[in-house]
Amino acid sequence: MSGEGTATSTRQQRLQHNSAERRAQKKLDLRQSMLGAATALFERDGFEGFSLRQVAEAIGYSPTSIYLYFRDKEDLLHHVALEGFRSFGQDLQRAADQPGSARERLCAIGLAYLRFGLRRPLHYRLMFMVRGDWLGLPTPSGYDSVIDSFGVLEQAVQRGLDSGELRPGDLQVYTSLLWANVHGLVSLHLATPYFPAEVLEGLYLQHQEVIGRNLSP
Amino acid sequence: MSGEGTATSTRQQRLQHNSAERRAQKKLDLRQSMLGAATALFERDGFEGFSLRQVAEAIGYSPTSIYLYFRDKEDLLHHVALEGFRSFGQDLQRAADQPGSARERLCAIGLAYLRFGLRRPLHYRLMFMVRGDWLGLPTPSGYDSVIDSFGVLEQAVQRGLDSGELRPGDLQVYTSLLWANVHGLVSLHLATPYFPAEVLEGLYLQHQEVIGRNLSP
DNA sequence: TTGATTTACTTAACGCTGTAAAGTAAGCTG
DNA sequence: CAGCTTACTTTACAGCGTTAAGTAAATCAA
Repeated sequence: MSGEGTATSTRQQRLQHNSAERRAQKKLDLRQSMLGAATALFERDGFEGFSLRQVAEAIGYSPTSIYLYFRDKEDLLHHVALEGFRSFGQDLQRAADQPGSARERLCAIGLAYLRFGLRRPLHYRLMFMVRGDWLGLPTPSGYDSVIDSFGVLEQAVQRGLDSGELRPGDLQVYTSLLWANVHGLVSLHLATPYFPAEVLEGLYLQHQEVIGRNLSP
Repeated sequence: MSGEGTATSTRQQRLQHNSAERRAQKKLDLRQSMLGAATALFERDGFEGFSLRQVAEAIGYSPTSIYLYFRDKEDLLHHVALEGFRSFGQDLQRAADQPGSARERLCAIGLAYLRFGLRRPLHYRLMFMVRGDWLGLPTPSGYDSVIDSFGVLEQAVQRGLDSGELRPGDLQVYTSLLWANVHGLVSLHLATPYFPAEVLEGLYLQHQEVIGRNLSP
């Protein structure tokens, strides 16, 4: 009515474009809501109790609708874990960026590691005990900020070696020693009746002391 | 016919007794066969793939017959794990009984620990990663030979402290340090793509070296 | 504006799971 | 020989992940 041919055409195109964008956004929103419900239910029920049908019920959709947004149950849980890896990596990175001596930084990284395990036990179990194999998968698109957590520790060790604050030795050996120690503590705490939460940090600090005496030149 | 009253009576009693014994033995046999099938299937399929109905099928009984011999699936798997704990405890005890210095013995115990994890990965996962809470349960009757594995390590540390071979320090700290380290290595190997089997023993020995330098007086 | 097509989702169904309750056949007992 | 116990099976239920078929609404071409 109030526009010639070509103008009407472009307006129509723009409308179509906006409509498509709105639809795409709605899809993203729904996907995010599925992921949110999945995360909440996972944090309540853990890996064993986690159920696709309950996730669907929580968001008011049919069970099979989830398959339109995630490959399967495994894929959905994988994305739940990815949020954990992001948060975990940030915690470690923050500790690594703290000022102080190399040993202090390494100790702080381990402490951040341990506290993550205590704060989010179900996530930790999923990420490093039950489905640690996901660490071998390429990071899906949209999760680029997931930090290579092992790399953070490794770099902190490397810095200590470079600056001479750590006794010369194999980078991999030092890194794996620190990692195995803190993961051992956390996972034994989470999986067994040993090492209750109250003693865990104290135990860790004393371990650091024993190990650290030796890492010093 | 060929015996007076009292003799016949005792014979009958003996027959009844034998019959009851045979029945009791048959029950034990069947229970053992269930446990055997369960162990075999568990070692094939692991914790996640383990199914009561498949155990029943393997021994040619109906699914519900298992409930006549075990409380439920959890109870059956618990007894599968108990066999693992027995074997694990023996391995550790053997290493602890080896002659040598305290540090050598401690190193040998850890090596036995690590090799158990490599030799029976599914059992290790069940015992220490997935259902480590069973360690807090009282040992069921018939499994008295299950050795307190943590105690074996603890005693070896104590011996080293007593003899002056280890630098004076807290028993619990030393013990938990060694345990957390080797469990960390094994469980990260089993659960993640890091620490493949080929490097695991080497890594462990180098960790022992670093830690041991410090445990020495 | 209308008819065809695509999109987004649901319903129905399959085969599997652990487990409780009811049924059954054999053996033992008085 | 009747009655009870033992040992096991059959049936059934509620839940699970997942596939395939069906449906209603939105979009598009004319």
